[in-house]
Amino acid sequence: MRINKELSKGSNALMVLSVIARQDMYGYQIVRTIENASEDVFVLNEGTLYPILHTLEQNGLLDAYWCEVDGRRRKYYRITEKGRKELARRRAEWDEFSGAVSKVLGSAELAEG
Amino acid sequence: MRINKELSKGSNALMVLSVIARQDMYGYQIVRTIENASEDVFVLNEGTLYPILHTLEQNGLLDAYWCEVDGRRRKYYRITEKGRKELARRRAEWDEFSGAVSKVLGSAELAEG
DNA sequence: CACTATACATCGATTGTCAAGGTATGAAGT
DNA sequence: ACTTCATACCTTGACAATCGATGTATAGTG
Repeated sequence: MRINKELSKGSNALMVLSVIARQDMYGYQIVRTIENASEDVFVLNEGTLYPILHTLEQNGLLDAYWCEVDGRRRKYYRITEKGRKELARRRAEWDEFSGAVSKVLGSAELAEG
Repeated sequence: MRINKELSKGSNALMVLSVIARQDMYGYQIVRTIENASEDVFVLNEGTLYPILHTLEQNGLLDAYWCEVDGRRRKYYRITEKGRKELARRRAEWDEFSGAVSKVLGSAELAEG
């Protein structure tokens, strides 16, 4: 199913931070990782990804370093300690958010049936 | 917890449609209903709610009718058949979306631990 | 020689939401 | 009488996340 883009606003940065927490990654790899993990639901646009990475870096949640492999330059990102704390906070926020939506949808469903 | 507003983008219309599907409601009542059902996580701003209602009505997902009770005018909204179909579609979309986010976050968590 | 994949990046437009403001009635407190 | 709060509708300008398009560059494939 094609997901309404508006839904994923605000959760993309969380997913990016989350996959980088697992291991250092570069941009293109992040897109493929999220694409695979979500089973093709999320395929991040470059105009979405790079601003997210730059903002996370500017906020001190990520570090960046360059590597050259087979004539291709890659910018790897590493999560910081501050980033891990923020990730934990945003995960909790996501849980609360998705749980609250389920409550609203669920309460309506009960009354319908 | 205070939820990041960006997260709820795109899900507000779904929640509004969902509670109206249960019973006809007017604006102020919709805000209170979602507020209660979500346990104070979602308190819709009027600048958020009314544009949503007007758009849903324009798209034929809702009908509106006026009532006067105790000198207060209320604009009630009723879901249409088209609206019920669209609600089912958006519910499925929400399930797919939230499930996909969980997969991305969950796969990262496995590798961390 | 064109096309695809990899790999970085920026820019203008779109969209949902917010904060603030506007109009009005009824009830409660001072 | 006056203020404040709750109810009840609405609009407007600004903001922030995302998108689509575009740009640069290298490597491999047809």
